[in-house]
Amino acid sequence: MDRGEVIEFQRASQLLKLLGDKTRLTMMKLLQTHDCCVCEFVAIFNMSQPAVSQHLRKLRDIELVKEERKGQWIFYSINTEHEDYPFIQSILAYLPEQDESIAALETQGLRIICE
Amino acid sequence: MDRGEVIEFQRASQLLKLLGDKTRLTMMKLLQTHDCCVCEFVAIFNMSQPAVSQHLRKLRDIELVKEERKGQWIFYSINTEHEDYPFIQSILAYLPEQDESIAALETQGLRIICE
DNA sequence: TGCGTATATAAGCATATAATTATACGATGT
DNA sequence: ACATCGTATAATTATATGCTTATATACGCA
Repeated sequence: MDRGEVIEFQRASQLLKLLGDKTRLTMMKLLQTHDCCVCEFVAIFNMSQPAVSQHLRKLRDIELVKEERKGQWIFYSINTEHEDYPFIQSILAYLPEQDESIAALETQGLRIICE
Repeated sequence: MDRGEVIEFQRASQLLKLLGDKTRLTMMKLLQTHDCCVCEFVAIFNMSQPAVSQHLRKLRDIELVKEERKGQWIFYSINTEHEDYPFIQSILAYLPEQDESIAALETQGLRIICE
């Protein structure tokens, strides 16, 4: 591990604690392949909108994700510029793909596409 | 990522939550290079013995570490046979070495050696 | 302007977590 | 057998976390 890629324990444990929640971990894996808006997460996790927003806020607070408004929706995406993104990426690499979640959204007509 | 190395979200978030504590994360990194007994951890973390024992119990409960009694001491070591050890290892690889902690123990005459 | 939709935030509550203190247990040495 | 050392466990407490409900804000459209 090169010196520049080393993460201090304080920082690493903070990141791991955030990822140590099934909902947030799944969000991150999903975002790695698909930008999503809040209402999509609500459908995917079958969870209340405020609960989803609060998870996203935590990820946003440490800048693991970015938000971008597109019309009435706010889309979230992974912040690949994040200093610790390589670390995050190496963790997410161990998780199964979540394409079925997105496919299910499309089947139900809940997928939001903004162009 | 090969199919056999994939970890389910439930399991992964459980592991990450455990590592999402600075003390336990440091313990794991230390154990990767040096087996340690409880009293060494107490000295390193300047933390009460029961607090240390309770962190170790959590790591032991999911079998990330093994314990072995040697005389009056109980030594802990990483369970490299653990199904998810490659995952754990890839996380620990990002953390700085902790040799100074062990060196400090030796300086203070607190390092326990059992042969 | 007013209404509906999407999202964020605040407050309250239940549960989880991590520490402390007190106590129990097991091994060693006298 | 007893005292001491190292460690584990139990009970308690303080704080953190994640959810719910209620409310506020921002946008799009008639």
